[in-house]
Amino acid sequence: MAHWLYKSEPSTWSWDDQVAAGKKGTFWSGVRNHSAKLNLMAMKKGDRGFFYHSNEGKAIVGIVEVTKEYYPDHTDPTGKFGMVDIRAVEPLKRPVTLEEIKVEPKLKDMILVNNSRLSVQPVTDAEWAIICRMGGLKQKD
DNA sequence: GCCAACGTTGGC
DNA sequence: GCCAACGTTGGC
Repeated sequence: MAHWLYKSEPSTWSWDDQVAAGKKGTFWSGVRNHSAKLNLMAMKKGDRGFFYHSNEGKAIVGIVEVTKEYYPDHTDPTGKFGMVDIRAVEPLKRPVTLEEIKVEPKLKDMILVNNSRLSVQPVTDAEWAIICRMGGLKQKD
């Protein structure tokens, strides 16, 4: 199963908001970037990803799961972009901060570190396992 | 089709 | 609040 990372500014849409959206989840709209779009299109129902707070907190705070695969984003006037639905699965026992990620040599190739502007990113299995451990979780798939 | 100018994102 | 990095736009 593939893994992903979703970035959001907490002032716009936070982990708490995602949790409040419930088990059914909610759409992840607003992607207006082709690299991010390709990632969204590659997602399968049940794929899990990290939920990252940018700007404020700058940390991975929880795990989410895709509940609906790629479909058109009605908020996009051009009709070029789409979105998926995601739901909150569980919080990390302990947030994993950007600072910690940068310090860990095994995570230095993460897109989060090298291309911080990409809002939806793939995460490798190795990176997934390391961050789950750092976050105080047994490894999940 | 190139590239300069501009807007946005996000770390610091 | 600043500014670097990146993507997009638009003139040529």
